[in-house]
Amino acid sequence: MTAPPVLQNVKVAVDNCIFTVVDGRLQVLLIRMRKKPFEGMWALPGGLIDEGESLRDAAARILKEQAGVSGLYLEQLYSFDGRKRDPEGRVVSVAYYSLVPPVGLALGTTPKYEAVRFWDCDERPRELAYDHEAILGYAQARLQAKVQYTNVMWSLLPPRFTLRELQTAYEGVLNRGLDKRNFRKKILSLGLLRASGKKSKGSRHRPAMLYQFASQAPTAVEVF
Amino acid sequence: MTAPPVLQNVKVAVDNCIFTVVDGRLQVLLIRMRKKPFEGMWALPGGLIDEGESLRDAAARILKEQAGVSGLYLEQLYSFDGRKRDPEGRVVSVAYYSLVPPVGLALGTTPKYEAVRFWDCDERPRELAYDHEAILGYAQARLQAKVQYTNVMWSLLPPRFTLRELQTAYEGVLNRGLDKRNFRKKILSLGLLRASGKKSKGSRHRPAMLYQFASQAPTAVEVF
DNA sequence: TCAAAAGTGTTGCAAATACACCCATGT
DNA sequence: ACATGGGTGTATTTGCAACACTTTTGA
Repeated sequence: MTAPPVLQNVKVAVDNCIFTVVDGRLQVLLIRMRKKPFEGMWALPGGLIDEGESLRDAAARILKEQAGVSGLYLEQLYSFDGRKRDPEGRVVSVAYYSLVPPVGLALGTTPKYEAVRFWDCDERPRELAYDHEAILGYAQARLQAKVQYTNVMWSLLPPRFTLRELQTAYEGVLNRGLDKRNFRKKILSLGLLRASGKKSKGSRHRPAMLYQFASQAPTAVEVF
Repeated sequence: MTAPPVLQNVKVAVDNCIFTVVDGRLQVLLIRMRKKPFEGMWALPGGLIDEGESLRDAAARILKEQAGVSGLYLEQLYSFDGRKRDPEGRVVSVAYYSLVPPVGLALGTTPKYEAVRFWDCDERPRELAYDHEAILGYAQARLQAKVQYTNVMWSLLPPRFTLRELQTAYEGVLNRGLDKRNFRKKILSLGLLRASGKKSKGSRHRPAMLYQFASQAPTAVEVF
């Protein structure tokens, strides 16, 4: 707060870890870069913030552009300044993560990137561009912690789902198995779910009750 | 990651919430501003990052300048971009918080600020400069959460202390009373404390055992 | 009738809570 | 002797973890 230099020569970027869960496997959206320094490498979608755009707006824009959805769960993660991608000046990267359900997505087909797809977090390319390895690791740790004391898991699921699907999603994020009966007891005791009709299509076994969330608002509850 | 504009006109600042605990009251270091837009108002110490200085380095520098200590607990909190203090360009502020023991401090006497002092968090000025109200609230919430599942409380205390002092510090941060016997049981069962001699000076009652931490390294443990 | 997942309760253990009295010291 | 905080143990409650069988449907 002393007299600031007129030119600080710093740029601010936002990177977004977009997660979903398919069949109990945690997936993250990666893009394949076209431009020179990291050509052909996979990376998190991101970019410099626009003039007059807030950090959160920038993260939401990236989410919209790449996954075709908006209004979903979006949380700031951490700010990293390790990367020196730009020879003339440093870049501070503010990382966000988003949670989207595995349906209703329209993956961005912008010419900006060579490819866009979800990767299973356990099978993704080992090396990512910039410091995105670190960012993604951080995001996974945060998500893992967060599903255990909030209801953010809601955001990873479609509007209606079976208890088994919900449990499988938890198992995928937490990377460990859960006891079926204890899980049901716990989840139902929270009183955040509402039942509806039954499911039949495409199962050659007993149909399961479909549930939906009573409220979409983020709530801090001890799930585990 | 499209062709970036050459000039983004963004500045990056770091603000630091420096906490300590005195007599079981959580205190935060505030400075009184000399410069025009917020002249006379109290604020968190902070400033633009220097050329070639990492975010963390900047936070450590502020801590050193204002409290005269280094090497203590320092953690990044959140990045805020609400403030429009600079007419020609926005400022992204990366907030940190630091924990320091209530002794051995040398409050910064730089001519930069009109005054520097610790304020009891419950009695500090209601209005702070910029969006520092929000930052400080966020920091207090994070600290409160963090003392419950890590050993960061260590950083708020002098090298040697009584169990009562430790308990009082927890009570100050958590803003609630704790049962003496349960507290001692719990803390001692973690095996992170080591005893030493006794304390006598300045007490007209039975002296208490002085303890010290077996390790300074941050550890994730369930304290409460 | 078989395969495949849905659904459902009880028990044991560990951790958290609530709670009251004697002890050592300085004045 | 008294005032002040230091120090200690037990009983109860609560939440978590382990565990197996019957039910419903489609093929």
